[in-house]
Amino acid sequence: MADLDHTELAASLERVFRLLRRISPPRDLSLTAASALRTLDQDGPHRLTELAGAEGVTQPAMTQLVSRLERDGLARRNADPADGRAVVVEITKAGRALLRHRREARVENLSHLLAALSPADAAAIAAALPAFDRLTDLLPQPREPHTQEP
Amino acid sequence: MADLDHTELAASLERVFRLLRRISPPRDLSLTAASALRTLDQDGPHRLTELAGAEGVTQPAMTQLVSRLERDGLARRNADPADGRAVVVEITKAGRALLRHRREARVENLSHLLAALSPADAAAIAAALPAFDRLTDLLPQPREPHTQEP
DNA sequence: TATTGTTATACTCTATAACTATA
DNA sequence: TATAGTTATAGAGTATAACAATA
Repeated sequence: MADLDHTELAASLERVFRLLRRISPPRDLSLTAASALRTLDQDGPHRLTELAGAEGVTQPAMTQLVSRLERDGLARRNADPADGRAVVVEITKAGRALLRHRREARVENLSHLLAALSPADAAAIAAALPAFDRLTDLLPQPREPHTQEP
Repeated sequence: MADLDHTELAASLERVFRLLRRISPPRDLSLTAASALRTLDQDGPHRLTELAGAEGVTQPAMTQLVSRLERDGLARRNADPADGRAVVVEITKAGRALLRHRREARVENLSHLLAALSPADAAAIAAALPAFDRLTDLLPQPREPHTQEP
């Protein structure tokens, strides 16, 4: 069995990152917007503060992001009956539809690449996916927000 | 041998992407800035237009990015003796040092996670890395620039 | 007094359009 | 006329600081 060189893995992940940028260019939705929308889709409505924490951005940044999502009809702010200060953010039907379209486009783009990959390589990747998922599950729950990006 | 479900792979890559965002938060350098700097580090000096194409951004965007890199002492513009219109961009020592520090920090962050991963999972990931690299090599050379991000 | 969210301000990063200088 | 690069302008996305409203 091959040994796992951390430096090699880090470099490889970086290349995977560029791969992802290519097969999923942020035409319609920024990465953070898409990620927040996915959180709302999979885990249901969230408070604005929770959402900011989950995505690793500040509260003001999330206020603005949610405002843009709301303006575009992808999410909705609701009052929290239990707490007059709070806001509960919810994904809309249009938001779900957009996520679905993005997923399909990504798979479509990937398929072209995969068709050119050797069966052995495809098998190696398939075998590693569960391990990758467990790796990401090891992530500590989000913490301090980033500084800038892209 | 496991079969490779494209939808599953796309979803998994997306999770890897979040993993990367976590282990490599863009504190000092944006993703595009880091990527451009890496290109200059690995492949040597480039014309501004080449760099824009390689990173998938427009020429004006690269003009500004290079200006910021230059302002921060990470890259340098040189005149092209062979073409009076052209500019050749080069990484500086400080630029290389910054890349090195980022790499080390990323490996450091990854190591903590990997220590908690089972040997079997680590082996599966190690076995898949070459396949991932071949997958990214299949990417067509960059084309139309993205629209926005973060 | 502490928490939730918003507003104000500033900077990065990106795009398109219009421009300058050289080939 | 075409190419390389810059400048002008606009908008997304982010941060910190200051604020309002509710708990």
